[in-house]
Amino acid sequence: MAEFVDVILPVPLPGTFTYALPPQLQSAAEAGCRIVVPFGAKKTAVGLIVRIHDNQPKGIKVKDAIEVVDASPIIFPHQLVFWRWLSSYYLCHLGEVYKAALPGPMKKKKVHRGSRSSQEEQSLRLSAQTLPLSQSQGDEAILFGGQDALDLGELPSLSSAQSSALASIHNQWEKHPVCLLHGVTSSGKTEIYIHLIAEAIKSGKQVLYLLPEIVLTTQLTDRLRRVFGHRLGIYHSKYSDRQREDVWLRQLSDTPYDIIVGVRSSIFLPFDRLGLVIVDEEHEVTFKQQDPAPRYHARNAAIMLASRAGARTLLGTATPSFESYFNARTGKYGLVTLTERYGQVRLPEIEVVDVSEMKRKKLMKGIFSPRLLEAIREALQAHEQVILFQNRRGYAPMMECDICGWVPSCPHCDVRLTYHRRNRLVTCHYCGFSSQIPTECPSCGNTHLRQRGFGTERIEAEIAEMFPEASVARMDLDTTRTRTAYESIISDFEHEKTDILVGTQMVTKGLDFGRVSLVGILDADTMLLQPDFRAYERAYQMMAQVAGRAGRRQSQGRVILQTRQAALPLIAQVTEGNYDAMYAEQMEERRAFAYPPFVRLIVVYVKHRQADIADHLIIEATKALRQLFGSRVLGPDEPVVSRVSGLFIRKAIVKLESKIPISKAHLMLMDMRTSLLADKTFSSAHIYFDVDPL
DNA sequence: AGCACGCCGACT
DNA sequence: GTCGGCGTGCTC
Repeated sequence: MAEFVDVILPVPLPGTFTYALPPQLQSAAEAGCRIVVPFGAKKTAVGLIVRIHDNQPKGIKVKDAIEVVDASPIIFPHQLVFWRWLSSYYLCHLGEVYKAALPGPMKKKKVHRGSRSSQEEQSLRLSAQTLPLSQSQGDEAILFGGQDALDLGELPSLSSAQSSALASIHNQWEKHPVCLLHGVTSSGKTEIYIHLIAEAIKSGKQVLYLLPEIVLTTQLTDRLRRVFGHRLGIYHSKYSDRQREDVWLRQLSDTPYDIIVGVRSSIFLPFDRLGLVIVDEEHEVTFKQQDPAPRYHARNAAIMLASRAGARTLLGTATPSFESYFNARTGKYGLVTLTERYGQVRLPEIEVVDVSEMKRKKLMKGIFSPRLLEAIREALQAHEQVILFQNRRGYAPMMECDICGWVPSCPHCDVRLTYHRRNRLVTCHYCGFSSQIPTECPSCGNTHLRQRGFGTERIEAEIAEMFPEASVARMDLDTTRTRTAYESIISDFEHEKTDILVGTQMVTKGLDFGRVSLVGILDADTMLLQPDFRAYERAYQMMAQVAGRAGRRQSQGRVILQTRQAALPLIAQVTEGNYDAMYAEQMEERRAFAYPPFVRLIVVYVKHRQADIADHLIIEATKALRQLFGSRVLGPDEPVVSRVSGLFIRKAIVKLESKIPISKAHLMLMDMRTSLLADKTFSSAHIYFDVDPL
């Protein structure tokens, strides 16, 4: 009967692939098991069986499958339904979801798992049970006996504000499966999460605790381990493939982890009794996968995952995304607010320094105002720590010829090269191209090239020079390539080996340090000048988050905010910590110009090696879109960076009213792509979609 | 996306 | 004479 299998393969092609099942594989093949199949001229691939049937496919010559890899399925049936939803919502192929979902090694052929003898099956099952002890300290569990039958550590005690927030969350969950916890920085959201996790575990449920990569630190996991011990699994993108595979297999064993703390991709892990999803720092843009498809939003996908499992979701943040806040305010989500900092610590005092005035008076020392330098000096004298935030890595964002104005730019991308002093290179932050610093201007021969602007590397160097007695460290993409480098920067700062920490956005995320009395925001303007309808929302988030690092635990902290636009309402909203005012003002603009959350956006991207073909294609694509969506289409347009890695990029935007059924629109878009790519002129072009872009 | 096939330039 | 450039087309 069962002669054929439909298989998902890790390729960006529509649909599944059908193979014939040779008789010796028929008993072993099961939906959810991996299977080795021939693919292309002489390659084999590891695919995933999604269906077993006896319908002879017509018009295709079917090949024989080679080998069934697993003794039992490696994903639950409901996950496949989730994959299908994800691929249709985010307009990508199932194979791309498969690629994103499984840890690397699970997509490679493994001969030793191939044999299907009963002995093998036994050892496979055994190893799935014992493996993960390497990750959780196995003996730790013994320490936590007594508090009832569950071996949980002691739960943190809650302040009355936290207790009432906890009660409100339960209350909101009666009516809404999703609840937003809007709690100011340092209000103690983590303690509330711990109580909710413990409750879920006590009722026999599993918990998925999602965090952006840079917030998932040992600081947090140590704290959770003290309570949840061996029940806690960690799924981090900087862990090895092998460790992630171990977590996956453990979830399939008889003793899966009850809580997974993980990054974006942990939404793909197998859960069979999910009861609670927590998305901490829900506003974080890193929850949206940008480049390879699937371009999914892990927060939104997790909400879908939870709702299919009948689980509750809690979104936590000090600065909600407009999407979530809008949903909470309009009654789609529950809303719980925490306005009080834990231990009654006061919110930091934010002082605005008008940089244009200082410039006029010639008082600026490079990027530093006298006020900021004085505050740093005071903090150092009091043996307190300082965080300096500048959202640009490298030494100088550009170099320039003093005489003719020539600027080094990337040969492959439409951007200027950033000067990195440490390795004496100019580097492209888009494609990674780098080259030696030109000793003279190739255009006029001038030997003096000026460094313009300030990146974190330059700030670190200048601060170290001005405060030779202080120890200065830097945290950005360049200094945190490995997990150990990242963790040692944090631990040095935590143990006060570092006095001043200079960094990009990375320093704005949930770090909890006790002795930071001063935060400097060196240049608010670069954030405000972004040509993006979300620029102010983001600028507010970043500034509020980094400001929140000041004055935790002990005392009121201080923030110095340097800007040329001191009179801008947004600056006052930041200094007052008035999120609602910022939201109200920005929402008026969103409504007036029809931007999210009032509409949904889908960006249609086109890429080609030749500019003229990219232009031609986007014009054709926009025409086709107008036929489908009429005046809801904006474009054609060039993105801010219109060439990356040698490919020219063009785009068009579709704005859909929230009430339009999105699945129908999605089918129309996929068809449009197929028919455009069928045209020979465009066959080597790429067309792809970004649904709900950030 | 890979990867093979296939048809035109600078090397032994 | 051949190595290899990447344009084109296919993957059950």
